[in-house]
Amino acid sequence: MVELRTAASPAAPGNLDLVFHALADATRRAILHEITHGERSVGELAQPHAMSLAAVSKHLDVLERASLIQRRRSGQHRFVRLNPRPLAAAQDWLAFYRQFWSANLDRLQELLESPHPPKSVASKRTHRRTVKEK
Amino acid sequence: MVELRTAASPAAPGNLDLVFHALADATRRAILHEITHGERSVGELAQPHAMSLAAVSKHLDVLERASLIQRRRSGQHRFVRLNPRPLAAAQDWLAFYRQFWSANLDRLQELLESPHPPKSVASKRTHRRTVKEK
DNA sequence: AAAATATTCAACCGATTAGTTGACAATTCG
DNA sequence: CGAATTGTCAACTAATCGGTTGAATATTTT
Repeated sequence: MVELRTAASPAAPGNLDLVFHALADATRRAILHEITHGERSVGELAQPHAMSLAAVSKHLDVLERASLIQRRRSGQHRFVRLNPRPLAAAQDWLAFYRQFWSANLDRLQELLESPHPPKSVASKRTHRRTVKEK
Repeated sequence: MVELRTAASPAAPGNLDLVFHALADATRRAILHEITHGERSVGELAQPHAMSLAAVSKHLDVLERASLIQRRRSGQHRFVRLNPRPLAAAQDWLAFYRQFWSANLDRLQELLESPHPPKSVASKRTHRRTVKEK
């Protein structure tokens, strides 16, 4: 399921729920970090963590539901590989808030010149922003 | 483990846990988005969401525990203000993974713009693997 | 002072979470 | 073949989650 998201839409809501939930656990974040160095077997991933293999397997379930990893079988091993794309969605969502912690972005002016009505925030305005990072 | 701690912040050790957990709910993300336009009372924040005021108040508890908002009392209202700093920590954590998805996204974009359907994108190996096989 | 308004608190509920243990399945090795 | 090795599945548990309702607490208004 290749879902392509535009940076303008902070939506893709179900996905962000899953992704942020997957990231809200230190063990899972550690696993993600470990597999940035390449595929790892489940046993290798479990070793540094003080829990059963089954527990790690369930963490992998969570990561897989969020499409953050893929598992493939090779012999008696299951190899786990990183799929970083959903992280881009998460960062896209967060990038919107960058203007609020970094004061001298040009986005801030755009925000300040727009009126802020008491309500009607719910409309998904496409804040078309091409984030130019350093 | 990228557990960064701001010196002046009374941030708890499990900071990223709390922040990502807070973000893993669409209602809370919507609340954060709404208060980017300025302070809002709890009632104002609750109105667009089909749930009780108490439920929204609990969502605010979660956001406050993650230090993503501050509440202040003014008369009979409680005003809710965004505190974006923890989002910077979250984005810092995610930024590390940028190197892993940028290449993929570029390639995906290429494939989607090409007249031929993408083939075997899943097997593309875009980052080095240090597989230690036996 | 009494009533209305705004929000939280407390208790409760069903669903989900993160972990366990033990049985099972698939693969490899002697 | 039989026995390890590797990982998942199934069932169970305690804790947490996201929601409800109703009472309690401030504050403002009448």
